[in-house]
Amino acid sequence: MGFREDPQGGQLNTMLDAMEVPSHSRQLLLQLNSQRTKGFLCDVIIVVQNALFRAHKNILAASSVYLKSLVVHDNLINLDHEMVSPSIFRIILDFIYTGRLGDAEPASEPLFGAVLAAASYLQIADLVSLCKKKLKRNGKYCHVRTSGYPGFGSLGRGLRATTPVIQSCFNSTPRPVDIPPGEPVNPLNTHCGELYASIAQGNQLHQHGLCPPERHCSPLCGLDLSKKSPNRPSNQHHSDATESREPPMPGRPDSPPVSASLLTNNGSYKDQTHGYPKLDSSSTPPAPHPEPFRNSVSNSHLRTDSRDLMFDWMKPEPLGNYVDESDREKDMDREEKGESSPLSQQPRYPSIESNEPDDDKSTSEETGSSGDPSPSSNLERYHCNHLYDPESYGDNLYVCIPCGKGFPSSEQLNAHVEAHNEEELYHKDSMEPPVPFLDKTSQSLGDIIRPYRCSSCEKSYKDPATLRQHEKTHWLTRPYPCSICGKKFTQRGTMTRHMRSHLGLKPFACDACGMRFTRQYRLTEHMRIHSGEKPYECQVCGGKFAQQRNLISHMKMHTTGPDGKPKLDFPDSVYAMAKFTADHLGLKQEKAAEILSQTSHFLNDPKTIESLYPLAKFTAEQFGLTQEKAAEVLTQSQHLGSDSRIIERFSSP
DNA sequence: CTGGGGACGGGGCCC
DNA sequence: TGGGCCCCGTCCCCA
Repeated sequence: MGFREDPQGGQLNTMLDAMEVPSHSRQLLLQLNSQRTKGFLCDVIIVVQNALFRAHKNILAASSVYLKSLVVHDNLINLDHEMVSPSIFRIILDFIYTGRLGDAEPASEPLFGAVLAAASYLQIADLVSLCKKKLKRNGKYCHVRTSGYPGFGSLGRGLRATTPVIQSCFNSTPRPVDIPPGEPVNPLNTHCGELYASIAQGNQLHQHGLCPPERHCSPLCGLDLSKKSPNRPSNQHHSDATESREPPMPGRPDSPPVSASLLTNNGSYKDQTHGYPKLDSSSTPPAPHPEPFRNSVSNSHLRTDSRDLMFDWMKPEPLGNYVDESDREKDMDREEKGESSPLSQQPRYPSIESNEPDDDKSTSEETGSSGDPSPSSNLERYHCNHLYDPESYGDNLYVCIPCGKGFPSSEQLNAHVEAHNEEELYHKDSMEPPVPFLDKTSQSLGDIIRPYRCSSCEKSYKDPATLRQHEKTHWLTRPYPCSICGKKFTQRGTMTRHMRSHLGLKPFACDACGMRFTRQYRLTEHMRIHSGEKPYECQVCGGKFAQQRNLISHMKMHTTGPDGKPKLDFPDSVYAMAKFTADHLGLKQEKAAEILSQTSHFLNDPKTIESLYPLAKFTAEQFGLTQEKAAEVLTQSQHLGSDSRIIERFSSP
């Protein structure tokens, strides 16, 4: 491996030679490789054509000068697939993490040539030397050029990569052509180090069937970041294996030409996510609602594995390096099933103090010095015993402020903080379970409809789960960090959506122009361009817009003068009502005014209840409220006063 | 050059 | 957990 560039390499080599535990480096490498295969602490994604590999920046940087230069600046790096194919890179990655080139058979020369060329490209000197040695041993070595080997870009016969081929786990998936029929592909070995995805840059090429439909694999590998484009008929599958290339997508002039492909790059993402092999359209007719995982009965055991792996990657893991990975995985599996586990009885974090309270409650209770198992007392102990003192933490420089616990990495701190926040919330809940707001003296209809009030702000919610979700927005540390860039989110869904943008996954495709979107809502919005529909009309000037947000920005023109101060284009009555509506619904007054301005023509005759019916109906539609709620808003506005008859009238459609 | 509109990306957050 | 909507911001085009 490429440690030789280290300026202190000589000194380091001396230290390594004098290693007191000879197996240390081997154990370290085994651990790292194990972590890689599980995606654990991986901090970089390498995109090779349409395959994604996860790895550790440090390892790549230590092994390859070229990769080092890439990973310094990015968490997501692209490799030129003309220089290194996914299958070759898989071999190289295996080499980096194992120091082995696999079990070669006599007929491996083309493969070694391809690996040699790619290793040269990636500047992995040791691997270059190893390939040359193997080629020379077989008398085949001559100066290899990148295009000189027929086997280049393919996994050659006779070499078994320890990084398995992910699509092999599905019986229905076409076998990669670069794996000879006789070559066993161990599906159980499938791991999370390799993903396949649609890459935004347009290089989602599917060459020789190497890459399976995304839906096949991305769920296996941690996050199901794919979505189905719901409004694209499934009969548009590009099932013809010989289908010729498609033109670049509009707006993507840089899309590379499509090589011979089993799948097309411009097929709706849904096409690739349905989980149907595209080898023979006649034998595998598309189903109306295909569910690739559920309908693959023969692979049920694999699905279980894949879910484990998904969890393994998703969950910010507390790190206990001394815990065997496989045991830990089983442990997490048990946790998923709600079972107690042997491991959960052990401290998961390396303690920095002998009396370190552990996150694990049972352990805390067993070891707690106070003898008081109550969560609150544990928290107090945290505060009492762990005042921040950097020197006392040694290498654990990442310190959780609330409890003072130190961790050696930000990832471990993040994992801890999430548990911490959950724990505190739990404790808070246990002391103050969210109870509906039931103060009869000042109870309004709003309190009845939204009885769960946030203790930190004035917002209220219909159910405790939503309140709980909202309360996370008040936490100092957001509990869901992006594993690629580290950005933190208050909701897991937001984080996974964010991840899609990293990976360029745009599952929602426009039938008309091929444009792709990360969200269904965007596609719906976009489709109005093609339909010409402009449902958002400015009640001030009559301008129409296809997108609501553009109407909003347009309204700013009406509401804001050149000096930036508010401009009164609305009737005063609308403003008064808008203020109430904004206060009541948590909207900005401007937004409320904008919507109410569209209802203002209903205000001509506010004296009769019947005339208010369409107003309430409209308001309900606009705000997504029930008509009762809309009526409540209207009746409480300054203009109308409270009138129970109105609420009564609107309580039934 | 500037303002306005069209289109879109990303994050927040409620349901 | 995902959908849907809101908000902010950006880029591009055009008058």
